[in-house]
Amino acid sequence: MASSVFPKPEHNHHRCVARLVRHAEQLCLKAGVRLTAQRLAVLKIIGGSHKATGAYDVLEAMTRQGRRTAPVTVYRALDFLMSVGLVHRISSLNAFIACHHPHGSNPVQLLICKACGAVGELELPAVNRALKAAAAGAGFSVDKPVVELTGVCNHCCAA
Amino acid sequence: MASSVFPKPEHNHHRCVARLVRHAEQLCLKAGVRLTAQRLAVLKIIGGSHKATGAYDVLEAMTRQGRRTAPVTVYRALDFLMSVGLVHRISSLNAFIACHHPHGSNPVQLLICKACGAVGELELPAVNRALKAAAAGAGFSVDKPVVELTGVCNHCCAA
DNA sequence: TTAATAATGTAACTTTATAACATTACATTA
DNA sequence: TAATGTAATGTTATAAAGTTACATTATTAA
Repeated sequence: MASSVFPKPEHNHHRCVARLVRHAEQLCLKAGVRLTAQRLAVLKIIGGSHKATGAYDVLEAMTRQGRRTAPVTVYRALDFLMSVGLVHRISSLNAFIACHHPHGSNPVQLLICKACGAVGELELPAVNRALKAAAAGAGFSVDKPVVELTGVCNHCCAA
Repeated sequence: MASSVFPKPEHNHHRCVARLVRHAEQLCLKAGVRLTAQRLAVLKIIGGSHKATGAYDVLEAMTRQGRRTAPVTVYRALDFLMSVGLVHRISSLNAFIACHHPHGSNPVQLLICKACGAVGELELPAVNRALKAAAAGAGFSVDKPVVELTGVCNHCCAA
């Protein structure tokens, strides 16, 4: 029921990114939206790390790759990637993380290890339902739930 | 079980703030920490609105009151107020809201109306437990959960 | 009183995000 | 295929949010 993913340190990023890109291409094709070179570059940069990536980190990486861009360009790409669900914003870090799993439009819960910085996702329909119901009880209609759990992952807990 | 509060538009802010201040004084006395004039001023400003208040909004208000201060002063007061649970940070808005209800150290869930900007709180122990348990299942130990629900309150929904 | 600690002052600066407007690329259909 | 409309990007400047470093002033406790 509850799909759960927390990245292991030994994770192979190359494969991960390749899978992510394939997924992105298919998804954008289906949705009839354009996965431009710019957007793909941003996605790869974010997807290349299992840690939260700031917009200006992306900017730097773009520059290192020879793509000279302005902040607004990065933010536009990020907005696009978020709109199609390929990237999640991490509000509590002012940063971003690639979504390696197709959640459709289901809200996810992020796990943020404060020791190693790795970010994982959960998809807990029961929690979403409970939140929605509780809010409804307070006369509130939920549009976009943000659930971000800061803590320590098991790899770091041991150390 | 689930305490629920969403502010009504007709809410009397004066009374609210007075109550908040009394609560704050008692709480700080008990905790043996100092509720200085500066901190109180910030608390009153934030408590005087049921909408999220940005740090620089606080700054402006302080200036209007004749208290000339620097950003860092405001952030220090905010850090203090958060540490004693009198103020919540709203990550998804980069802003703050006063906590009008004693939650102890229990995590709360924020309701943010995107129409009127009002912010309410829930305290849902069951949700907290569920999140904690699900995270544990993914080998993750939760330290600080952030739950922020953006949507529309019933006052705005009607309109 | 005098040290120790806590709080505030001051100035400069970094990081994050957006606004406003010009230009280019892409797709459509006349 | 030239004209047109929409989507994407470029460019510059600026706004908004948050922090660092170090000096000074209150408060507390010995």
